Amino acid sequence: MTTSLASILIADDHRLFNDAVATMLRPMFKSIWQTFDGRDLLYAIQTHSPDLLLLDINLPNLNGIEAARILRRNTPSLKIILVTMYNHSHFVSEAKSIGLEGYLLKDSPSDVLIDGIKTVLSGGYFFDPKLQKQNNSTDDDFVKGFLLSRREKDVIKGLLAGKTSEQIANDLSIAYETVKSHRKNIYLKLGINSLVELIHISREQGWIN
Amino acid sequence: MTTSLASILIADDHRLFNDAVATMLRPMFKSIWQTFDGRDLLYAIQTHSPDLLLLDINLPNLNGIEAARILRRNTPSLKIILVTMYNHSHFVSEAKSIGLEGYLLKDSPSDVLIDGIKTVLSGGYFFDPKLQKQNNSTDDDFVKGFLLSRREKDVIKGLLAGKTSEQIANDLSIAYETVKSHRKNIYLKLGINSLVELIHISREQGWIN
DNA sequence: GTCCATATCCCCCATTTGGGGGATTTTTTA
DNA sequence: TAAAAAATCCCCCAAATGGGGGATATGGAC
Repeated sequence: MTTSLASILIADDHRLFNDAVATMLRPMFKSIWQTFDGRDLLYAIQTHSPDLLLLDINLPNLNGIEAARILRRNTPSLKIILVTMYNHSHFVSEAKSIGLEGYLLKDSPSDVLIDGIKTVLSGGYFFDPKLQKQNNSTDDDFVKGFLLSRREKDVIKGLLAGKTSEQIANDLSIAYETVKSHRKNIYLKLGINSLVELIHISREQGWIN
Repeated sequence: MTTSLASILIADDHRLFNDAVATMLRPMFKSIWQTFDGRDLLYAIQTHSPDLLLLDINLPNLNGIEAARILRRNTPSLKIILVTMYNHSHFVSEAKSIGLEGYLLKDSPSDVLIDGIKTVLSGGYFFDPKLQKQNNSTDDDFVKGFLLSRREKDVIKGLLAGKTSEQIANDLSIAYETVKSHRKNIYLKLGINSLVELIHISREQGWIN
């Protein structure tokens, strides 16, 4: 496909960023659409059937990674580039394991974005040149350590909201001891031993804003 | 001044955002310059003497707020709009107390940015319509509440580093009970009652990255 | 010279955390 | 289908937190 005939959907909740990128790309491609929310994203994909999706990780209502997983299942022909400020091997690995076509850092210049889009539209893969180099062994450990389960994420969410284990137990309608178990497993997986560290990691990971 | 004859400097370390906004604004103004670093910013202002600065808070090497303070002293004619993702009354108050011309949220649409720029260039002030409404009394309380003493800041620093009250006591060579006192006073002043809240506030305040 | 904030220290006590053992059932995946 | 992972719950215990009540000394503000 001639890349200039391609259509692109931008999913990013920072409107200003979204608008600015849209304005920048518009002269170069057939159509540019925008969405600002994880749930809307899925509808927008159905409605517009874009060739390529620029997907942020921090999306309200539905996380970018989760969204990518769903889209990869439902719309395998759609090409997806994650666009995020997080240069973190965990996200990169996730992107690769889901089979996404690209991963781009928000602190790269716009030509890198445009290169990436063109590469992906031509059937290639594009992973940001700035991404951390890493050896596979430590990477595996790292990824393994960060494979948090759904419930563990629920618990983290509660903890980050300042809730105690007991409050979280109530919220999730499970026993206090269960929350403690999840909590122990989370700390084990992340290699930490206090709530402060969890919060720091969470912010680095972009799990919270 | 006719706004289309104005020159603008964009200071934001997210290159992609910076580039995209630059591309978007370029057709509308005389010159658009870009900088990606807090220290470079000060030189760029000298070199280009822009009419207006779009300033992010999260800048490497020199915090946006600090930069604004310096620039307001050295280059009072320069108009400054803070552009940030943080909708936090503390930052807004800071912006107002420094006497900045505007405060804009990154999740506002691009027309809001353009409106804001035009308003400020015409001599006005522009504070994002989405900013939290707050009455002055609570705002005063808020600011007053943030008058933390030297020792309280020391304790916060330790807490944010993941230390326990006891470790902090050792570090500062004071009694454990003293640290607890400071801690109680900090929580009282900030109107919080848990470490998680302290960390959240601290990050919003930019006390930590 | 009095007041107030700061900094230091003390006691008490309930709640919460963090870490060590488990066990069982359900779900996912290879 | 068999193995692995996830989700549920239980016990114990030391350490730390959060909140309540103090006291005393110092130094600046008014």
